[in-house]
Amino acid sequence: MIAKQVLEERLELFLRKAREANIRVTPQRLAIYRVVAASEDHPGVEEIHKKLHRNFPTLSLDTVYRTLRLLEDLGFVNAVGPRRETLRYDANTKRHHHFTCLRCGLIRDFEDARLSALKIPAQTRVLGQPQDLRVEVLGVCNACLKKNPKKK
Amino acid sequence: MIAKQVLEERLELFLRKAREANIRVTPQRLAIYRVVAASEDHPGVEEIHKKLHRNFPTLSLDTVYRTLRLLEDLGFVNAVGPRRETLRYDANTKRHHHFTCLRCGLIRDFEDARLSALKIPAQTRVLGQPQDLRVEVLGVCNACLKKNPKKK
DNA sequence: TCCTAAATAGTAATGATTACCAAGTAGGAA
DNA sequence: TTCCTACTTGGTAATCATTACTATTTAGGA
Repeated sequence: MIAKQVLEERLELFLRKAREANIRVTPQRLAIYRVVAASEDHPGVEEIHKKLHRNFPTLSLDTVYRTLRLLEDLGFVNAVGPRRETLRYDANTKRHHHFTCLRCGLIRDFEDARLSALKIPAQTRVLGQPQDLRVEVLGVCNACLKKNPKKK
Repeated sequence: MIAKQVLEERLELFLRKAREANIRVTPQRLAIYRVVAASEDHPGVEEIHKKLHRNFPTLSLDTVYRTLRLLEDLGFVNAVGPRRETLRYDANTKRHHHFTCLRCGLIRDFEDARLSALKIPAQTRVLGQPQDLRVEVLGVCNACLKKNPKKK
């Protein structure tokens, strides 16, 4: 679980920035952001929808999709994860890195000072205007290793 | 374009490895691999299918999908690209990195000795068994900058 | 040349994502 | 507090990428 204080900081920032951007703060938007912001394993759309069903029985999938796209445009979340997987979202917008399980798609954050200090290589300017650099480690998570340790 | 010699090396390796793996070398498979291996911009399924239509008028989309999955399983290609995009494939299995355009999805390779020398951080072992480390630079490509230089 | 398991073509099915529109609501104005 | 309006939502239909299915074809060895 995310530390309570971090979660509250994120929610506070969200409220402030949303007002600045003239975005209405609806209960749905707040709830959806809260789920992403409170999660450590980068939930997908379906999972978010299910998790909110108790409190919002009528919440539509479309709203979840729309809201996540909105949050992404505003910079509150990032879509992450490997190809061949459904969309997953990450509310940690600080510089960090992802460990992704090749079998089950689990994504966990990790920190590494050396990776975070990496500069965008100058030769990418030949290709265009670089904006961000991401590092991703692929592997097999502990749960999957336990289920079936054999390689491949 | 990829250097002719590199392309031939890749095709040769493919033929050899396919025999070793007891995989039939059909004209379709060879042609599909050739398109990916000869391309610099990491084509998608639709693009590959279209490109082969002249020589294989009856080639089915399903065959393209199936073949690419097979090639991926055998380690000849990797699925690459950002979330929110359709599948794209890369036949360069040497250590290298990607520049991805946030607007049009274009993906180009680039080399960087410092990035290629990166070791997988030890702390990821807590999360599972890491196998690979990928670096991706996100930005806007030259063509998109030309079309519309304004940011965002 | 023949045989058989493996591969393909064509199309249907699936599953994720997006579009649409009538109904509801946040948030400012009176 | 009440009202008003533009913005949001819910529910569902439509779309699009990907995968499954099956009859037919073919690669590659005997």
